[in-house]
Amino acid sequence: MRLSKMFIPTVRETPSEATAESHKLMLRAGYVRQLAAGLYIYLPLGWRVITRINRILREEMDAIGAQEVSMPVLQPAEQWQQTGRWFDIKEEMFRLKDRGGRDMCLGMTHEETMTWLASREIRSYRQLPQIWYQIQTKLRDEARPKSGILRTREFLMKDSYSFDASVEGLRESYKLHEDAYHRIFTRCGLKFYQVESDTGMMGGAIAHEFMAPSPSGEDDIILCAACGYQANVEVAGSVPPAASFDEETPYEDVHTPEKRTVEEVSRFLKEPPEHFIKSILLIAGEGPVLALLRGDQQLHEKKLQRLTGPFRAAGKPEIREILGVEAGFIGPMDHEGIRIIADPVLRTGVYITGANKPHHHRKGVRAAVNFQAAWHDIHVAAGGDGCPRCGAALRVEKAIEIGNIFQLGTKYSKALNAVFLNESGAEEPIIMGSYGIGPARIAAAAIEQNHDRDGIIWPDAISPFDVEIIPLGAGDSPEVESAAWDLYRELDKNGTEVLLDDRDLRAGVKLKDADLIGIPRQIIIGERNLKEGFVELKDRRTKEVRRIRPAMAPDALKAAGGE
RNA sequence: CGGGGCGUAGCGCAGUCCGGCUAGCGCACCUGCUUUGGGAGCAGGGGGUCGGAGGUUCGAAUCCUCUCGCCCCGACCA
Repeated sequence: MRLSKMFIPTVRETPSEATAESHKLMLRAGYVRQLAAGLYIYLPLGWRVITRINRILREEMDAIGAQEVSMPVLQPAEQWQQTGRWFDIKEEMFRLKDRGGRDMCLGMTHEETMTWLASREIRSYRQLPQIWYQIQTKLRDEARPKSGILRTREFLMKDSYSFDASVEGLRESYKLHEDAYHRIFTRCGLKFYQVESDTGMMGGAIAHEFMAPSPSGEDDIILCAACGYQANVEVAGSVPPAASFDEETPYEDVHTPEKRTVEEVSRFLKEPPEHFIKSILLIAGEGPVLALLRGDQQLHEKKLQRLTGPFRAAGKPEIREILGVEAGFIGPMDHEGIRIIADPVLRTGVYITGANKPHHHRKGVRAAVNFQAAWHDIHVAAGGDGCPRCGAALRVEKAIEIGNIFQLGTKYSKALNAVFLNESGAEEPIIMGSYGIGPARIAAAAIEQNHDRDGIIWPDAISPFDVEIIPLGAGDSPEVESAAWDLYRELDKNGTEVLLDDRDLRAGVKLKDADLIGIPRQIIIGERNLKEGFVELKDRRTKEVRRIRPAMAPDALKAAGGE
């Protein structure tokens, strides 16, 4: 491809709205343009990257026996109503009516449609298993689109769905995807982790996310180097660092005038936060719940929500009414008929907590002796905590979610009556899994993980081109120009994807642009070197330059992995 | 949805607090000459009515009201 014929609008200055590195570079290097919040146009270079990623997705999905289909983006409300998600999902779903007044929506994912198809067509266990996938546009009216291409309202997704006759079958389909995903992300040149994740409103029991570490990531993941435990903080367990206590502390009240927060009391009494019990009153659907945490820990709302259902913080008047205490001086002792959920770290130790009377805290408080509670992990895991499996110190990293896999079970098949007859002629619901990958996120994560001050450094497999030929001063030197074209034809003939910068521009501009665009290898043809029979092969990442004979270029590229 | 910030030429910005001549600067763009291995130099030139609407005023980019858009933090993220 000739650069002069290709639309690659590079810019020197970064548009001010971009903050994520990948976003800045994609704008500067002419890969994308923004149409509106969360809506992006892919320019020729950007689309080539997406196309290459999609090719890898197709190859690996086909390799596990998955079959590509294409589903409508515009969908009737009916199936969504049958699964209940029409009502569970709020503003995030784009809804509209057709001319006949029928409720429709734009697909944000395709469980409903895929399951509907299965319900119509699958009759017998003999037709199972099936894996169907598509690479299709999804639409979600995101509360806050952000970070360029990372969180958009319209995006491409590879989504596949498995249909099995048994739980064992589901596990196999899940494993196939797990392995395929590892191959896909490895081929795309990404550093990534597979972590345990929340099933969220997808339902089902087991789920994993594939996470590409990056400072622009929206998720925190918890990692144990010792045993390999890896989980999203959404679900990660941990053992907070042990604290030491004075076992002799008497059970008595201390005067703490106007000291309400753990921080205030901690400073006032000169006791570290881990010697305190934080008591938080919440109002759940079933009524008030008192949550207990160690003073240095944070309440993990999602973990608690799994126990109590949705809740909200109690207001000050409610606290007085329900507990008879002023906010800031709540303790877990002596409450009748209120559900108390405590983090297990509080099982041992001697604590300070609110005395249930104004301006007083109580010392010497022990679990089981002074209060009873149901024990559940309700704290946020943090770096430095102990691993829940092996006890070693945990690490936290920010990461971009590039893929996820869910064991759905029968949630959708039951709702949409997708059933089959088993070997003994009995009707059973199909057992499903669903599996997603965001191609744009792969591209963004690749840039986040592979760039330098000068621009993008594409991993070989997803670079828009394999090599860029940069003739310098071609306009004045027919030799340079014809050498460039000879090389171009030669490489092209081999199936190498070549970008030739045939623009009549100064050397500096071409070299800067080449670094920005980020094709992993450059062949620079200059007059002086050419007179001696050489061109330069430059590695974008290392900046290492080798003088080679033009005839050696195809082999040299192959050796460098640039095919 | 809560909090914050920003909309002035294609891009990046100054001017706004404290209204006052033809609204500036850099980059990009056009013309000419010179230059040509890391975003060239000189000279000349084109382009904006200040996000939009309404108001205050002799006078509004600047003050007031409303509104639209974009970004960031949080909530949310099926």
